[in-house]
Amino acid sequence: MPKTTTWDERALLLLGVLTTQSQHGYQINDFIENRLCRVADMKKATAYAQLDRLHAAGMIEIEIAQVGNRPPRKVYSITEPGRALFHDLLATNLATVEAPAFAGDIGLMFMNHLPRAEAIAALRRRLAQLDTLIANQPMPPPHGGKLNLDLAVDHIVAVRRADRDWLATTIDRLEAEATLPNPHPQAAANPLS
Amino acid sequence: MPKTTTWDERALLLLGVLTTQSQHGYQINDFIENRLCRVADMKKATAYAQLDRLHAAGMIEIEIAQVGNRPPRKVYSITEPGRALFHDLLATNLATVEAPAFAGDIGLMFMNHLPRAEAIAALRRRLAQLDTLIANQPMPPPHGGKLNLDLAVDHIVAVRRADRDWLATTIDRLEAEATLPNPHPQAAANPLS
DNA sequence: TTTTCCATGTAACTCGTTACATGATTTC
DNA sequence: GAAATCATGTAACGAGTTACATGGAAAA
Repeated sequence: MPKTTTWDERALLLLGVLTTQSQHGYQINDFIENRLCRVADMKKATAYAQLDRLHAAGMIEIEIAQVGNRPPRKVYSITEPGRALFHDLLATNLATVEAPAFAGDIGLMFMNHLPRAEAIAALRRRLAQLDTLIANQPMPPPHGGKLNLDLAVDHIVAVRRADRDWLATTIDRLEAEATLPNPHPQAAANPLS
Repeated sequence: MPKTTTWDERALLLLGVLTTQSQHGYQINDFIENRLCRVADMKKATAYAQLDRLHAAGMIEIEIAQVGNRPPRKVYSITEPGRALFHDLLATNLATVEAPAFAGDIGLMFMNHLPRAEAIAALRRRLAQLDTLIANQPMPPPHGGKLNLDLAVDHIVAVRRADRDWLATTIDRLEAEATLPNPHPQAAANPLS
């Protein structure tokens, strides 16, 4: 055993795609970019690298297929160990809560460094974006086989909607506070300790 | 113009911390790890690298301070251009919707590849975790200065709660389906595929 | 005929993390 | 005296993205 690779959601994604059907690289990337783009995001080069790793670990097999004069295809198939790994990764993924990404919350922490009106205006733009995203959320094309895209999309929509509601409520609250005489006691210069 | 660096939330985070008060590296990392850990996550080495980049770009100044025989401190202060950058990054961050991380949704897509009971059991474990996280969500220690940690934490809690509710509802629905005669057409063993 | 699609990949770049290295001071 | 804390950083590693390179086939 030369190396112990730690598998993550990308491995789960690829194994899942290959569990449904053996495919070659272009097909896999196409599928992820077009069908799964709302749930998963993986670039071509990343997929190739992951596929290599999975192959090196014996989780998938590669078979060369030539069609006419076209460039040869590498058809990837999941192996028996690969199915076992997929099963484990899937069960773990379902049972695990992901750590929340901080991206959007950093700004909230420092919101008081902006004039109230400006901050609220910015948050309004965020709200508008969220509304747009929620409004034209096209249900993805019909899913084939056992793929349950709807569930994932439904989850994303639910969370986004909660995000939206929180934002709307918060903006209202901030605006109400803005009209009060002394919104924040610590507005005066106050070194942090 | 030698290079155009693209600033992200990490730059925003560090500039925000330094806007509040000039600090040296250890203080900054300590602050992020202890006070902001629930909202932001940045490792020591990453912070040092970012601070170097910000310094190279003239966004922060470095001043050496010696205290007794201790190792010299590098005290970082935000500059005028740094404040301008902070302002822009902050406004943009507040006005922008972050792309959702896919981590937890990959599994949902492939859920049907697991026996229903097993999948539901896994989701129950996720639910239990979420409940725990929501239950002992200690309000962070009193925030000093203009830092508005509460708002960010409140947001995280709101989203988590929505996540939890969605999960609970979904589990119920899946269980209801499981007791029906023919929950999914392709559930039966199919010799052809 | 030119563009787009099919189909493969790789090199360079950047970034974040882990683990290590160093040494003084304070606390138990 | 030992352990934790203060305070600095760097080297190695792994991983993801961008951009590039190649060429046949189908479509406009």
